[in-house]
Amino acid sequence: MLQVQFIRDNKETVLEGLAKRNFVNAEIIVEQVLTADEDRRKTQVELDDTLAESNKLSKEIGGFFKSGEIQKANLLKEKTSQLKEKSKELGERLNNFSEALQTLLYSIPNIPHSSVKAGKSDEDNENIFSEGTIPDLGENALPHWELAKKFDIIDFELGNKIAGAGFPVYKGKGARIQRALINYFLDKNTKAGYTEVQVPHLVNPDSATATGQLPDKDGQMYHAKIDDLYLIPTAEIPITNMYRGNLLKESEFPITATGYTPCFRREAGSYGAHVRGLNRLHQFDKVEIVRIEHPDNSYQALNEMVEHIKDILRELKLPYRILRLCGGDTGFTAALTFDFEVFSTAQDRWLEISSASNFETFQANRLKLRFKNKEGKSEFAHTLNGSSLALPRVLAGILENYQTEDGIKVPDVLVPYCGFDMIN
RNA sequence: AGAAAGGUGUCUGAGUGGUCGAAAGAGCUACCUUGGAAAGGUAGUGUACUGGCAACGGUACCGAGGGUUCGAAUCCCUUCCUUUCUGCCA
Repeated sequence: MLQVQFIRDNKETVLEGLAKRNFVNAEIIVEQVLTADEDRRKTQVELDDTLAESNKLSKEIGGFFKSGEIQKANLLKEKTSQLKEKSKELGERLNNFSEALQTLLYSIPNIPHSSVKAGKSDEDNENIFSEGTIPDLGENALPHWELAKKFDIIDFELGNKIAGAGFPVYKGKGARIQRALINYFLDKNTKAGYTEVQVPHLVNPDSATATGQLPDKDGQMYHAKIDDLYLIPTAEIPITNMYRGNLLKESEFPITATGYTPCFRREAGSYGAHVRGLNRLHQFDKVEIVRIEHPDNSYQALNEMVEHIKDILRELKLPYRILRLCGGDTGFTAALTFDFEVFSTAQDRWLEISSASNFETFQANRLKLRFKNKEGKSEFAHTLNGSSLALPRVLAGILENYQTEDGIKVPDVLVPYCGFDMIN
């Protein structure tokens, strides 16, 4: 959520930023924000004055009661009852203005970083880096869902029976390689300094609001209504919310954490060839990295995250590229996002396997996550996160790119974790 | 799930209707003391919104939300959480 003060002081910057995102009606909404803000402030001043007077009178009344001047006290009581009505009315108006302002602010996405290009969709994303060799698999290369069936390592029908489409069952070496990937990723992340955490897989509405999933993405999360808890679509929510409401010291930066969780996404309305097999699931596994940073250091931190993810993909020897998302494709809460995509040779397409973002103060504002700066004033911290990595498409990439006539070769770096070097 | 007790500032903890943003201690910060440190001494030390160029003010906040009252940390209601006991259970 943007700060009103920021919108007030940087209206042009905000409008330019929203234009990059193709955000419709930006000018109207920003105008509404400014009006609501002004109304709110005016009302608050009026309310504060009324309450101040009421407080003053109450003290006088107390004095009169003590000294036994009941009549004088009763006279003042009448005044205060008038003030009370007035302040009640003002309070309601203040609430209305505040809520209106809040709703408007919730509807405005983050302002993109200066390096982000304007654009409408993923077609406008910039390819900024690529690495690795695309294997020559010949004509008999199979997509991963056929490989999964051939070697009996992932059973989509079985998951269908138990839960529904998008909930696969991993079997035998399929299950084992999943566990290997999780352990490998976590080891890699902790070696890079991230503290490993295990967090709840369900979160309350406060948490989901603070990281920006609510109210924006309400329909995309599974909701356990009886207890009003949401199944997490990403570990970003519980991990980032560990720091909700904190007032940090500068010396506590940087805060870095990593965690493995399953992720649950309703993905309502998705269908077609692009969602086959592991390409899009309702439940999948992901290892996440999260950082809380000083604003001066957050872009350096984002670079470090990008380098870290590169390193993993190099070790896995998968051909990949990095995209800088354009304004229109950047998520609601992010200022700058790099997507990592692995090339699936058998499907002849790129699969997104990681996304690393800097949210600047957008989440911190909702989280009330601040630090004391050198002047002793509190300031919002910057939050960042990235997948390191999301399992299904990494697995799809491995299955497809590492297939041979004798079976699927296991990437060298995973062999110690798997205990086998071939799926056949 | 049932019963009881409780939720106060960074922490411990006092406070049962007005003078309480809140005692006291600890911690932290600065200074004094010291060759340096410890100990000791002095002072300072919540957050948010808001007015003002500033100096300096105002309002709100004692888990959260309502209510009673001229006035609530203190009384009432609802709700969440914690602890203990009972129940259930990996």
